Amino acid sequence: MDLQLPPTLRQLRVACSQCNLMELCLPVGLSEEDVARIEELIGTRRKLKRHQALYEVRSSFQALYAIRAGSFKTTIVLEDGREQVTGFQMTGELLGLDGISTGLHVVSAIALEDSEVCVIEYARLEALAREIQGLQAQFHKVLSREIVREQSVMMLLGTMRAEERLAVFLLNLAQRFAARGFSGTEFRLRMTREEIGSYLGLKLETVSRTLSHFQEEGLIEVQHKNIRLRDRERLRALIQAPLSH
Amino acid sequence: MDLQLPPTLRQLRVACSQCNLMELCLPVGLSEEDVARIEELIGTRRKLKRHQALYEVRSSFQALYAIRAGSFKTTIVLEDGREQVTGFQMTGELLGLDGISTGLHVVSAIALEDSEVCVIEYARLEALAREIQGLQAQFHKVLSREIVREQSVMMLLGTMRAEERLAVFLLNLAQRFAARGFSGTEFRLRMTREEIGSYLGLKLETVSRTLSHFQEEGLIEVQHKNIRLRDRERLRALIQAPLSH
DNA sequence: ACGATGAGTTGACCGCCATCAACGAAAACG
DNA sequence: CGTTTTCGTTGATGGCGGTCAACTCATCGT
Repeated sequence: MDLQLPPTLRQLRVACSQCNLMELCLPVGLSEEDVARIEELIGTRRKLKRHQALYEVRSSFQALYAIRAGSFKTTIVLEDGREQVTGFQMTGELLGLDGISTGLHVVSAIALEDSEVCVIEYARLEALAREIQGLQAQFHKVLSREIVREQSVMMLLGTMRAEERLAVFLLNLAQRFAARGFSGTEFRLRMTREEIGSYLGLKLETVSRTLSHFQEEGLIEVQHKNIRLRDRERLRALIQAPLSH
Repeated sequence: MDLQLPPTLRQLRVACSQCNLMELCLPVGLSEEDVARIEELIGTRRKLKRHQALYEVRSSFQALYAIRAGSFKTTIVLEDGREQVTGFQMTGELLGLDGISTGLHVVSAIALEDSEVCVIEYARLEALAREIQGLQAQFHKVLSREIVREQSVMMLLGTMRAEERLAVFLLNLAQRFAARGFSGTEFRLRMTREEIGSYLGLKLETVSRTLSHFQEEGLIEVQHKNIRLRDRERLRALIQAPLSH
């Protein structure tokens, strides 16, 4: 998500009615007229309760979903039952991009808390993107950004140690909370240790131990799902030079 | 890449001049007229020698590249120098999608052998995609497919053991060679053990050992960079039930 | 052709994280 | 409100793959 929003963009966000559709509705260079047209895109809204699936693997792809409130995880499963969390999404982020490729979803999207999404019918989006250049450009950027995000996760999973993975994870969450106007220092984890571990390629015990370790080192405070970052700089430094103990 | 090409598509491929632009030039439902227009897209061609960079990290993004001949790796680097291979690309696949997001490339693309690419100026592609619905749809699918591919790599890195990772890697390569009309049973690795290891989150020694292990088990034959698959089924089975030894 | 250099193999040892297990605490349920 | 279940923490132990090292074998350049 873009952090530094020029003033003009803030206006656009307001113009885009009540919807926090940051990623799709905030392209630079859209006229007010275009913004109005984009509102046509938003079809129904959908509310989900905690643990409810927005869509399941193998279900047919019809729409993208912009998260209006709440948060989600996406998970992929192997035939033998092994499951992996491939991402955590929060307000303003898009879900469903995985389905464009084949017309079937390859991941499931599960609400981590009671949430609400805007349904964006994909056929309409494609049609409108053909007419509004700025929308097309922005949509491509969103797709590419997801590719880039996943590449950095590959890097994390391929080369980093447990401590580094957790540090990256916490700093990333903090940044995203801050970008949404929440505290980037104190926040509540929406997911369990097991889900964090699954995302980071670690076991839940390792996640728990590493968080405790961070606390002992004075880097963070942990109280169940509540996290407080106490020393961002050392946390950041840790990514390049793991703690020697 | 799509394997089952309906007859009409074979014609299109021929129509798309000499170019093997499978992913972009083979959308279903393009009229002959549209195909002709797509040819406008192809600007210059570029030849690269082994080890030469098609583009580097942080270089400005201007174009996508369709591989006409040869193969590439894409790599990402951390500040501390750690490097990871994020993908191997071969004939007919697209390079450069990572740059759309920010206008700067976040990976480097390096030729694994002497290679040739078609340069597709991105601005032109976007313009043409606005006019030709089939091209737009196909382009979105290519982007989404890359997202899906990376998700399966995340799964591999997050949950699989060394043996399983290698098995997945070999079977995937075999499938892609086969899809290009080459043997899916006997092929030559274009990359080193170190590059394979980097991609799979393993050290080169582990790659080497595991390949030797496969050979002892009669699953494959290895002679330096030449691989021969001897028992695909057991190789595939191994992914769900690692060898007990 | 021939050294020089990079690539690959194999062995010995070790460390990080998984595994197994027990306990404690919070939250969800009726 | 109390009970059950899920979630989280911590300890003990072990194994997979990393690390260090030595050696062999291609490949490439001059």
